[in-house]
Amino acid sequence: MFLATYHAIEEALRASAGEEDVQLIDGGEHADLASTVAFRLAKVRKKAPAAIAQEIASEIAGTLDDRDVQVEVIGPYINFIFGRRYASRAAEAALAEGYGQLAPRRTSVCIEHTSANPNGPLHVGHIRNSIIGDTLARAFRKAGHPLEVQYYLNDMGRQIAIVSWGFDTLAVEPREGEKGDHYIARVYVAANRAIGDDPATAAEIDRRMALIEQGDPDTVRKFRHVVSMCADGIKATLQRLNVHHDRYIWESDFVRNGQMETTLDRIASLPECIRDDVLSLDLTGCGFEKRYVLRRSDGTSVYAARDLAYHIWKGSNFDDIIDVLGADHKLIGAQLIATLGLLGENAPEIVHFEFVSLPEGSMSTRRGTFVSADELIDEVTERALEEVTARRPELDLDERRAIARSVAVGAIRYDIVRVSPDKSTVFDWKEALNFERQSAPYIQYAHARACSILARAGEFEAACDLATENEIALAKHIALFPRMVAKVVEERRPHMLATYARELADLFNQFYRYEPVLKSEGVVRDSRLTLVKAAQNTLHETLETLGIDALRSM
RNA sequence: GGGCUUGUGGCCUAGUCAGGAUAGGGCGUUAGCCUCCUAAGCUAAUGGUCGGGGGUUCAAAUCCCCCCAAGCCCGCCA
Repeated sequence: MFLATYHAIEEALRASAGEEDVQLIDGGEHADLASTVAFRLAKVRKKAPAAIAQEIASEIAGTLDDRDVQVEVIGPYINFIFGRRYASRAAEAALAEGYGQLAPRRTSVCIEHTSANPNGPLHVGHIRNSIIGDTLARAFRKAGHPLEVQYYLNDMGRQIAIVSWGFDTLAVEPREGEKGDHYIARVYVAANRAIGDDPATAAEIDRRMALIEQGDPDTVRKFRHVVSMCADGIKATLQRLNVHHDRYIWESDFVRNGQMETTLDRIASLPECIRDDVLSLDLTGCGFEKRYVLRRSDGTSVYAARDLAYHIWKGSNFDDIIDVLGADHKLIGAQLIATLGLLGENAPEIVHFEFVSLPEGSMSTRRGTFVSADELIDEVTERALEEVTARRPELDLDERRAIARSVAVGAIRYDIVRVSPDKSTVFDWKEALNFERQSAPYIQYAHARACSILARAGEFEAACDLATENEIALAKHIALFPRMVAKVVEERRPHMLATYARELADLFNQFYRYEPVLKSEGVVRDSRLTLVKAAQNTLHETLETLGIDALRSM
């Protein structure tokens, strides 16, 4: 609805102004859309912008009547105001199941996100990755792309060698009911402490790394054991957060299947390759000072070598590759892209997000200074349960728990996704536990209210003739949802969806406050019920895309 | 030292890439609104040198240059 109207306006302006770029901007409080093309034409036509705006407006005004678009001029601005018919039709269009789903697209996409090392549980920094990645994935599905979401499991790094050493030599016992990932973190922290500066232990770690690379069966078994234990815990946490991966890719597979070796052979034949005691690339031509080392002097490979093989594999299976990575990976990400470019391979597009820290400083699994995702979910759920119990004491405990879970996960996801990825943040318990406005529960609540109205309404005629300002403003915003989905995908910025959801809830609440639905009569009642249904459906689809449960009652 | 990112009322944040009309929200504080579809709500008040300085432009939070501050990176770790 919006897009078709947008394009019609664009075409009309192009024809009249004779410019390709007709300077369409958001009209703010003045209009639904506005054009500032008159400024641009002032020099060419040697006339005042306001006069030009007037000319263009009178020329195109009639052509947009069938779309219910009114053209007005304020000074040099050409304003386009959508009318009642537009709004009414937009509301009707939003009744369809799966509203916002765009037409199927051919470009297949692979999104890799989270991929945290299996040496401890996910913490509040990691889940920023998970939530950005998962929301992006949901948006890509909504936008019609064939998609696979992957978790790249680093199962043969130094950290895992340290964990396996600690597991074998330190008597760290699992606690009663302790999840594997939390247990592994304690082993990892203890192992790091035990190793200290001892060169003998460091040598033992190196030995394990050489053995895992050679595929020594006993070492493989040991590594697999600790990695699986940790990964199972991570998977459970992701599930709690409504985060879904289609596949887990084990890093060591690229060593076992020979693809890493093939990749290193190809790199060895590049003119940028330097072979002395190590295998490395001189990327100064791409603007990187330091050498990009791929194989150590002891013959073992570094992470980057396996990562290159992984990306080449992804590139041969998908059209677009998107990696969600922390800002600390910016340099190596750029080096990876440059190297894939030298090899003539499909390079990923990397969505970076800045760090999450604690008020007392940065988080570290090694030091054990982090707030785990599980701990966060537990706390927020408990707080949510108190809230639900206070508001809905009549519900039985299971029902209240179910609502609390959805509220808690929603609150966490929304709190994280609403902030632009390139802003570093400080984790704040007070903020995390607040369920008012600019939070998921606020949006979930708007949805639940809409559901409640519809449940009480019973059958009604499908009519839609919107009239009041509140009705029209809400319907117009509903009309923007498909465009939002397209934008989030194009710009890879999921936080825009969070802003949209909040605005939609704001408009619904205003409508709810001022326009009685069930108490109105005749076509007004039917129209308002249709609008409530459209709003409910759009809120539902928006929440779904954000990975937040659209509760029917709360 | 070099590179990347960020800086918007007391606090958090949208808008910056694709310049346009009075810089949107929220938290907090203050004052109101439940015999009326769920008050996780609504209304109003309060609060801004858009880090600082220059420049480009009819027009700058937005583009360019310089400076300041914070975070991150610069390993034969991942």
